[in-house]
Amino acid sequence: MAARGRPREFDVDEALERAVDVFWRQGYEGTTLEDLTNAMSISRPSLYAAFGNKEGTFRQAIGRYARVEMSYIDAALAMPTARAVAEHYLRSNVVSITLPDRPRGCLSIQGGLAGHPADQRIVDFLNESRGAGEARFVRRFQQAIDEGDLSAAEDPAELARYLATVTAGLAVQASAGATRAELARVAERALAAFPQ
Amino acid sequence: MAARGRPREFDVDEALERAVDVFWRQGYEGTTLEDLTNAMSISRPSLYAAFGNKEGTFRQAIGRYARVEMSYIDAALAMPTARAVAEHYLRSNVVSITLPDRPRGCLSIQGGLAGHPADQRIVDFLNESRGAGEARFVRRFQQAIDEGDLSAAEDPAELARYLATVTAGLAVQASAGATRAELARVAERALAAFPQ
DNA sequence: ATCATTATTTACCATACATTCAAGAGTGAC
DNA sequence: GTCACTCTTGAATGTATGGTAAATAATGAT
Repeated sequence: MAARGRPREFDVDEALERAVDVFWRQGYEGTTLEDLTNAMSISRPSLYAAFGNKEGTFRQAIGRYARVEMSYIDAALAMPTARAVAEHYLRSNVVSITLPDRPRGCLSIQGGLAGHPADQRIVDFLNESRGAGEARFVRRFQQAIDEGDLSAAEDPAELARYLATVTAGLAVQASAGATRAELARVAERALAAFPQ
Repeated sequence: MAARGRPREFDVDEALERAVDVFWRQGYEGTTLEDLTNAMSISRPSLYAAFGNKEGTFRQAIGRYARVEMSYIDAALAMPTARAVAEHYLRSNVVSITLPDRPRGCLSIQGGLAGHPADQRIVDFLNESRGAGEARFVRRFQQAIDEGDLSAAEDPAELARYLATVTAGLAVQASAGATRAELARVAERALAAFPQ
């Protein structure tokens, strides 16, 4: 609690926000320490003291991204029906990956789908992060079945995987330049294959 | 035509096949010259003489990948109806991205969705390549409308974008470890939202 | 005031990277 | 057999990379 020693001159969370931006635009392997320290306006030793190393900075950036940029997932999961969950998820995903003043697409996908064997832990970490997100939808759809809101003939895991597949595809399209309006139409079509 | 000078000791196309494999697994930025020359069993100067440089090797690898690994697209486009085109495309895509003895996913996606500014040309190149593939489907669906096979109320560009979105998402899922059976079910669900 | 503690600054380090040079070796033309 | 030509081998080049050491500066505790 007591703040001993010289106080930090920068705000850790604000610096992390800059890191998110760089990793989002350039991916893990495409980002150098110099890119990071320039964007964060801190020195290399400050970065190492605050975040450990490049990998630590990335992991914390992913954490902030999930907390801030993907908070719409919490709202989606709180919807009263499985159908409403899916609608809210896809529609807010489209908005999130096409925000005017931010990088296009999704950090957890452009962060690194593949990489050098030395960076395999990063790829694994991103895969696990996305898997954890998908698992939340599995549980939510199981709950919907338990509540009688969703037919017991449906497979919660398949529905969650379907939505995760669509959002991943939407992120790829967004990063390649597809517009919000175009992706919104794709999302509505994808919803046509979702129960009810 | 005349083969003057010392003959090349390796087969260019076979070497390119090895390069495809490495780029597929590791992406453009995650692949070093050493990774390439090891996999291709040639020396650095041999690679430069045959392919120009790392970027040239990648572009030619993408060319080979499109020609060999994505030939099922030609077959899909040759199907007699728009519906059959979509079915063939998604189903063979699932097979292609989950082949047992090959990297999982799709080279044109894991090759590099994002990257260092110095590698932006690679990212652009991949985006354009995927866009060119998508454009073939736009033309095919327009043809289907012209032939009366597909309702004129449908937008060929939207249908093509929908399929491209799904295949991109499937590739992400495959690279993260989803099984062929799981992805086949996702593909069938996605087809439920395609006309007819 | 002194000290322990933590940040910052500046410079450095070892390695890895893409690319190329220089010398030698295998081929066809004459 | 010599020459022009092209490939291979092995080494080197310059730079960029992630990470760190040492010295200095700012705070709280005593």
